[in-house]
Amino acid sequence: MTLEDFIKPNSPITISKKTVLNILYTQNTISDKFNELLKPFDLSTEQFNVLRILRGQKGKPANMCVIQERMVAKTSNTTRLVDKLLLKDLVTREVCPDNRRKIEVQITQKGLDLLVQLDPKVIQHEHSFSNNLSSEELAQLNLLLEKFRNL
Amino acid sequence: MTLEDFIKPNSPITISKKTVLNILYTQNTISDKFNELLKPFDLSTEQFNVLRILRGQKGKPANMCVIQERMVAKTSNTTRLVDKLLLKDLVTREVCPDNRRKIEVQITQKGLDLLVQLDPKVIQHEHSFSNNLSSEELAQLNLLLEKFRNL
DNA sequence: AATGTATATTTGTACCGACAACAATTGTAA
DNA sequence: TTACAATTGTTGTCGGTACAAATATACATT
Repeated sequence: MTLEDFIKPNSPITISKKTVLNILYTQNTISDKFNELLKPFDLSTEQFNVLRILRGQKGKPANMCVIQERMVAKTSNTTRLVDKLLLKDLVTREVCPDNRRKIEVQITQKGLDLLVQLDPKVIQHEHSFSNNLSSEELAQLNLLLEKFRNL
Repeated sequence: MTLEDFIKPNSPITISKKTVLNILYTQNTISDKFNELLKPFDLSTEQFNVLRILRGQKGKPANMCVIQERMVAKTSNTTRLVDKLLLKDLVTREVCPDNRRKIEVQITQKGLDLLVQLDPKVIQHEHSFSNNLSSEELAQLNLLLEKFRNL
């Protein structure tokens, strides 16, 4: 199923609309493939993101709000995401002794091991798309996307 | 919050990863703005998509599976989407007399009126992004995205 | 007619995202 | 010290996505 299938053949589509649809559709393709990649590991994309944020802390625990800030999608319920990870023993959760409002979340060895398994697959996922373009084209694509967002 | 905030300053990010993140982030920006646009009208993006598909039928009713096919995101439960639209009197739903397995969904006048109100806002939304680029750049962006997806 | 198979849709469950209300803790200032 | 405000996190609700199982109808074959 290609983008053209969503564009009615006889309706005069503007280049603006086409571009928006193209970006939406490309993101869709990326996400679908990524979900497939994660499926055997019983992880959702967001759970994976949390794990990677925690690994990035290099041993230092992360509060809930730190995790929230680092997520690409603004998610209000980090609590429930961490809940799921806790059930799988991929993270630990403890009340911060200095400030009992805060919660300290840390990745476990099991979580780290899981990420090590996933690392090469994630890289491969990214490369599978980028391989189609030269590095000049990739640079150009990034530039155009940033301009599109009015950065 | 820009893309660069999600990329750790000291970690050597590959151009592949950056491009994927850039597309994800751009789609996010587009969707956020679009949801804002729809919010005063009490419509979700998916509900809006269904309405537009139905309008595209030009009076001809659409079955559930026709609606499903036309949605960008593969959604398994058109039923519940149509349920929501029905509650707002934006569509009608009837069993197809020729084939009683099928359901005929049609947009109501109220639904059409709502879309008429939204049309200029949707166009404005698309233009707000495209205005930042020349038509050559837009064409190039589309080309690169299609190449990225390996079309 | 009875059976099996394909088609079309619905329903249940689990998860995620947005939003709002709530609760606990801490900080501050009269 | 007490009262109030700010911070941090949890919970409830709703809309949506993904997947699988269930249901209903139509069609084909015997």
